[in-house]
Amino acid sequence: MKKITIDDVAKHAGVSKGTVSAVINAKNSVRPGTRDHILKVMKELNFRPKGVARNLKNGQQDKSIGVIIKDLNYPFYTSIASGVQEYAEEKGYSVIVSSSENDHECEKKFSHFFSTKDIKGAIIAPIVEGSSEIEHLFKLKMINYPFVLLEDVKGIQANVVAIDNLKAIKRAVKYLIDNGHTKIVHFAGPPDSSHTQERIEGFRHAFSERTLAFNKDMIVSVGSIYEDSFARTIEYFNGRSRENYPTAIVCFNDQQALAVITALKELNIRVPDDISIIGNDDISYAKIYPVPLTTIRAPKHEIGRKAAEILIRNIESTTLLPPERVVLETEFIIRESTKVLNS
Amino acid sequence: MKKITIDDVAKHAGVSKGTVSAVINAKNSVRPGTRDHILKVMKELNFRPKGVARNLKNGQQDKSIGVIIKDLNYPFYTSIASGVQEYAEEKGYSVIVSSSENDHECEKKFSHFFSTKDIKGAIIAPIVEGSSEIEHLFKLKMINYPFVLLEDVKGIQANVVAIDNLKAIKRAVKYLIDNGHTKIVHFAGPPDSSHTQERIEGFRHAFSERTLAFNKDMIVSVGSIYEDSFARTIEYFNGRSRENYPTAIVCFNDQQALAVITALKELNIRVPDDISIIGNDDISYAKIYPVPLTTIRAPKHEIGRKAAEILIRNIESTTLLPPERVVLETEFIIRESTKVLNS
DNA sequence: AATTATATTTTAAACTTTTAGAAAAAAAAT
DNA sequence: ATTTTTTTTCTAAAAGTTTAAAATATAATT
Repeated sequence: MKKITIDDVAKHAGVSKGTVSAVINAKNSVRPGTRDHILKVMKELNFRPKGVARNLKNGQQDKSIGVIIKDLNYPFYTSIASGVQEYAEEKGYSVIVSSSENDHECEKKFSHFFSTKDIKGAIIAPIVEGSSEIEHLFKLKMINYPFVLLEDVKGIQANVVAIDNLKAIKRAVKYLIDNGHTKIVHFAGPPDSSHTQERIEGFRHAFSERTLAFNKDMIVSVGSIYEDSFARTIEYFNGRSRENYPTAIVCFNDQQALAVITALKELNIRVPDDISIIGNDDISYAKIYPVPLTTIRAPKHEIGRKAAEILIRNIESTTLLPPERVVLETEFIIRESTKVLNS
Repeated sequence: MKKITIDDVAKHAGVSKGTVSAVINAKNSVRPGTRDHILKVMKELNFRPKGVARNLKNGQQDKSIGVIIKDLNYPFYTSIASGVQEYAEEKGYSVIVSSSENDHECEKKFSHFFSTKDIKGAIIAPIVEGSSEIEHLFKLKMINYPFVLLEDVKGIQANVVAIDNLKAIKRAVKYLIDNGHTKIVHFAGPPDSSHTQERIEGFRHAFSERTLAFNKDMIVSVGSIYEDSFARTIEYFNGRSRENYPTAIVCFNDQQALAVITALKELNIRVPDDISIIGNDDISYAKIYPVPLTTIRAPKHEIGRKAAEILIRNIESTTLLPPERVVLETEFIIRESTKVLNS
């Protein structure tokens, strides 16, 4: 059951391994007869040359970077990946993408994988929930492996490209307040994500800047998974009388917002007539939601490009560069899921 | 400008490279003092151990497969990739995804990349347009590199997991015919894709089975890119008088269908009242389209799982397996973008 | 304090799989 | 028979890891 190497093929074919190598690399220095014979033996033994070893000698002709996102099916992440690919390709790098599916082990596995497979650097959307699982990032730092995070990770000094969540949410909530909403709640994201924290903070700040009372019942922990969000929404509204309904919900992201809207429809609550909804991210489908979504646009493409730029700068530098931290601006997009209350 | 190796670090730190190796691998066999010193030297020289070489000795502890899709932002492909990941993980494989962005060079690059980086096998959604660019697939075959195609490629004997496009479209068109539509057109996909061909064939067959005349004006070459589809739709309708409008359009895929619907809205043509639209794929957003889309559901997850299954079987086999060809069934989903004509 | 036994660190050399290029051998051409 | 060309073989190199042996440190005993 041991692995077939080029030596085995050479022995079976009765030639030297150099000749086999020449066949593999389609050199024309080998006589057709010998060639065919070796090819046949290769098939018989099902020999697969080990790419790793091939590359050892060849050196690093192909440059590539990796992206670890959390969800392959959430357009927010794939848009970022596209931005990365766009910039990387300009600089002659290929891009490979992996999804951690929100699993710590998985993220760890991929970061090891990248650093070990001659992938020159990585852009990582780190899972921050459950926190403190960051030895693998330390490991990357130790071996000076270049990487960029898409979210702050407590305890790690690293390159980060982020967005100003606090400011973004503050803007959205103030919009609601200024248009007559008072009973506003925030459906928060995954508990330990810095995004979640920052958005809650922004929500708070909006109230404080408008000198309105904030209380912590306004924050509902919902998460970002579609099914969970749907279930939590049903629960939330079944648990209170109509007069205690909020007039507006600020959602953690567009995916959650869609779940909320769908749940609300189930409950016969109209959007935006009964309740206004604000999303977050502005994924490309947000504008075609059952009711086009008012949302906060994250510059996804830009995030990707910027992260790629920093990463490649680090890859190509011969000296160790100090960590950079870039914060990008968001844009508030008003569509039809919010209603102005003339109170 | 030469690459820093472990030898350089060893020399600078005044230790043997075995010790440096121990530090890199976080072995606890090295005294803290020495460790810190070596770490410092590593930082100073910005030394990055070459993963390729690290893995040479270790062998293949981490198993992984690659997926090459055509578009990172089209949910059809990411759903397939998710299916792959699901199955692969059950079998202990990691998955990395790359997008060729419909570029032949890119596809080639990635297939070389995978075969060369100890990625055990690949699942490829081949670009068939412009055809005949298939030497890279031949190359893979030559070195017995395991791979599965998601579409037939003329001239290549390989594992394929596909769907029965002909049957699927036939079913949809017959549905339209049986519900009173006669002026039906098909907005076809990229010219040289086998999907496009098969779907056109299916369209034809439906007419023939219902003994209705088919003529080639019923096939409009539109492609699958959103912007193109939008523009071609506007063009198409501006180029003819109202009485020559079709009553139904069968689209190449859901993305195209969305572009068509959006263009139609622009032109003040109502869906489904003036024109019925049928999509293809049933991407997860299809049901929340401005008008929920009647479409043909491709078993995306299943495609991914099946492809992964075949791939891993091939990877783990010590003998060369004969190519498999699997055709999966589709499902016709009637939503609100089609109207029954009582003629 | 010296000696011995034991445990911990460090080193040097062997090893991993393939490729590149030089040298040798064989075949073909003059 | 000699030269040229083609084919094959041989050896070094790539950049780390591993391992057995050597060196050093620590502990125990006298």
